[in-house]
Formats: sequence, C-alpha cells, structure tokens
Amino acid sequence: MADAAGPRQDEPIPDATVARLPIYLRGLVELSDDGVSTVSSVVLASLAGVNAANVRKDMSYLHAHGTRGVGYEVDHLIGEISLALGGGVRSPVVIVGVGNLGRALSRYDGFVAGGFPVAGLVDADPAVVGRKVAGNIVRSVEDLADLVAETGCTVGIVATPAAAAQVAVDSLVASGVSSILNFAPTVVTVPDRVDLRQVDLATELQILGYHQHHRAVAGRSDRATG
Amino acid sequence: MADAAGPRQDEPIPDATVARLPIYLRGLVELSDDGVSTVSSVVLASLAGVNAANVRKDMSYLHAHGTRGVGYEVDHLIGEISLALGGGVRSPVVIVGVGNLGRALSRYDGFVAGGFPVAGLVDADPAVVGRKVAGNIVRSVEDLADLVAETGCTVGIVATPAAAAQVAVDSLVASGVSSILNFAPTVVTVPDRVDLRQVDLATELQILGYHQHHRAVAGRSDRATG
DNA sequence: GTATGTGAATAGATTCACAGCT
DNA sequence: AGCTGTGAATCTATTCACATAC
Repeated sequence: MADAAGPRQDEPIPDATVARLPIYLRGLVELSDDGVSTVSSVVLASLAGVNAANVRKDMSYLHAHGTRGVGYEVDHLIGEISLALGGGVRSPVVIVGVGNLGRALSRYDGFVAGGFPVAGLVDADPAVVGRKVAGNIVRSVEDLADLVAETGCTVGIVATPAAAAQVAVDSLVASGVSSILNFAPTVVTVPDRVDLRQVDLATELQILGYHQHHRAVAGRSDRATG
Repeated sequence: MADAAGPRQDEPIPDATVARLPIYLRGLVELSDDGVSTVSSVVLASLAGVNAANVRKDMSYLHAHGTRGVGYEVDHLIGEISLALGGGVRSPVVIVGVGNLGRALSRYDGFVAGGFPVAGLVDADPAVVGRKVAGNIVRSVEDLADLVAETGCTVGIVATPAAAAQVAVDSLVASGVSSILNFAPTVVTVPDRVDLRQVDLATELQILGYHQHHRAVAGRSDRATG
C-alpha cells in the first residue's frame, strides 16, 4: 500500500479534525512567533479550546508525530498542517455580490493571510459595476466565467441577497469554480464535484437566542460537569 | 394550544436540531408566503437540505406533531419553531468593533428580520467614536456597560481584531451580556453562564481548501453513494 | 517523570425501516 | 395509499485510560 509522491494520507482525515486544523495552525504560528519550539498536546489543546486527547488523535490522523515525554515540534506541526490544508497553494477567490457584506469580505485581511487573496469582484447591479472596491474593479456578473479563467480562481464566495444566491452559485459552478462559500441566507445546491460551505449570520444569532431563552425559562443553574 | 404557561420542553433539544430550526423556519415562512398550508417532511427536508427522517425526528423533539397521511401544518410549525427559538422575543444586540466587518454587520438586514436589531455600536478607536454608522452613533468601548444597561442588550457581537477580542468579550460579560457571537479569528473564553459561538471566516476557506487539495491529489471520482 | 499514541468506552447524530394512523 | 413517529442500526466524534517511549 506504500504510495507514490504526494501526501500519503491513506485514510481520509475526519471532517471534525479538518475543521480544527486551521485553529491549531493559528495557535502554532503564534507560538513559533514567540520563539517556542515544542508544544505539548495539553498546551495546544488549551490554545485551541479543545481536549488534549483530541489534539493527539487529530495529529495522528496527519501522521504528525511528537516525541514522548517532550511534545510536538512546533515548526514541524506547522508544516504538516499547512501541507494538509492545501500544501501552501494560494487559491485566489472571486466574490459575487458587492453589497455591505461583499465589500467587507473583499477587505478582510484574514483571507489574504490565509492564502486566499481576493482576485475579483462581480455584481449584477450595473450601478456597482466599474467601481473600485478594495483595489479591484467590480465587473459584471456576466464576465464571471472570463474572470475566473483569467485569474485562475478556484473558490467563489457568494454574498448576494438570498433570492440571487442559487443563480450566483450556478454561475460559479459553470465557470469552473470547485469550492463555494455561501453567505446568502438560503439553502443552495451544487453538483457533487463542488464543495459547498454555508455561513449563516442570522442563524447564528437565532441559535444563541435559543439557548438564552431556554436558560431563562429553565432557570436552572446547570452546573458545569467537571 | 391549551397548554400551561411557558414552553414545556421536558427534554433538551439536541444541539444539531437547534442549529437546523432557523433553516426550517426560513423555508416554512417562504411556504406560508406562497399560501401553502401543509408540508410533508420530504418537502421540508428538501427545502432545508436534509434527510426527511431527520426533519421528522427534529419536529418530534419540539412536540410539533403532524397529521399522518397529510403532513405538517405550516403555520403551526412556524409557531412552534419560533417559540422554541426564543418565543418571538426581540433581543437587541451590541456590536463591538466598527471596522469593515462591524460596519457590514451593523447594516445586515437579516439581524433585524431575525429579531436581533442592532441597538448599539462601540469601538476602542477615538477616531471612530462619535461617527454615525447605520443609524447608530458609535460610542466608546468604555461606555459599553452603560449602553448595555440602557438598551437592554443581551447579545454581543465581537468584530474586533484578534488581539482585542478577549478584552472585548470580557467587557461584554462584565456588562451583563449572556450570549456572544465572535467573529475575531481567535479562540476566546467565557464563563459557563455565557453562551459563545464562533464564526471564523478565514477558517471556512481553509476547510474548503483542504477538500479541494485532497480532491486534486486523490483524483478519485468518489461516486455518490446513492 | 513526562507526554505521546491508541484501543476501548461513551456520547451524539443520522439514517433506516416499518408499525401505526388518517 | 400516503405520511408520520420512532425504535434499532449505523456512523461519526469525543473522551478516557493506560501501555509505550523518551
């Protein structure tokens, strides 16, 4: 079963682990910046807000081994996690919908820092097309396929109103984008080959609202276990 | 209908179910607007992008019963879900950090529509304090406790840089806010009595990046298991 | 002594499959 | 016949606990 070149992840990494990798990476980079060279699972766990055994199991999925009695080598872990998360390849993104949210996202530093520079903006509104936002000229949504081809974008961000989201997603898919992050508050569908994640801002507050309400109604102190 | 005061949720609703309730609610409101009066679990499932059995089980946690052979009554479900999600109580929110993201969030229609009007904005930067953003005068972060007391905010949104996030969270907690939505790309901690949710924009892209990379490396078509 | 690595135990969520009601 | 409601099965994820290595 020994595999040729490339990452030798025989077994797939669980989704829950993948979702934690960026969090670990942030903590590790911080440690590295502070000159720390090794880290125990306990410390990394507290930086990431998870259980130490969870950290160790996650690292084992990456085949990122530590040293018993010592811990993990920070720079080595950074390398392994970065590799798993795309091997340091920069993936330019295109944002569809340049409203309040689209503008904020186009200026969001974290995207660039994370290896996802914003390479293009498109909007359906002719009044917005041609404007310069965060260093990019907004182009028509009709130019989307061209833009994707020119810039090599593989990731699309949808920041349109809900009513326009499915059309935006379809256009992105037709343009060849293979990963989509949808901020529009609606369920959209994509073909199997495309990966979709949903970020739903209002929903997040409603979930908080549930717990708040329930806490109030129940009135129980609900003591922390452990 | 003929029930005593207050929701009678004996058993807690699973987290995964709570997270889906807002999605169901959106679909149901849409159906109601279209004049549809009953809906089957299959249809609601497709609107929400989940499995039909999942819908039925979720509804059973709410004690929201349907009619066998017919389906669920749309307006009744809307009532039950709204009740579970806070009973229609409007919870004003305060946003800490009026940068790109904070401004976009303060203008986000979905919050108001979802029952979470933005009642105040604060920032640590004196150059921003006093400005009017989305109908609110930005106040100093030092006024946070006063603002929370005046407006009765119970929910805080953190949209500061990562370095300022824990301080912002601590201030919110000290001001009496009991639910916090953190957009800053860092892990923060809160006391047990406070509910915290994290929305991490860059992380979302990195997770997409993992799948993209892995798909490319593996190259396997990975046929859907219908 | 200290911290990893991991099998086993536990917990949580999803999906199946079908009995039961309309 | 059609659709709900739910026990059982399955899948996924977390946590424990300890043998193993440094």
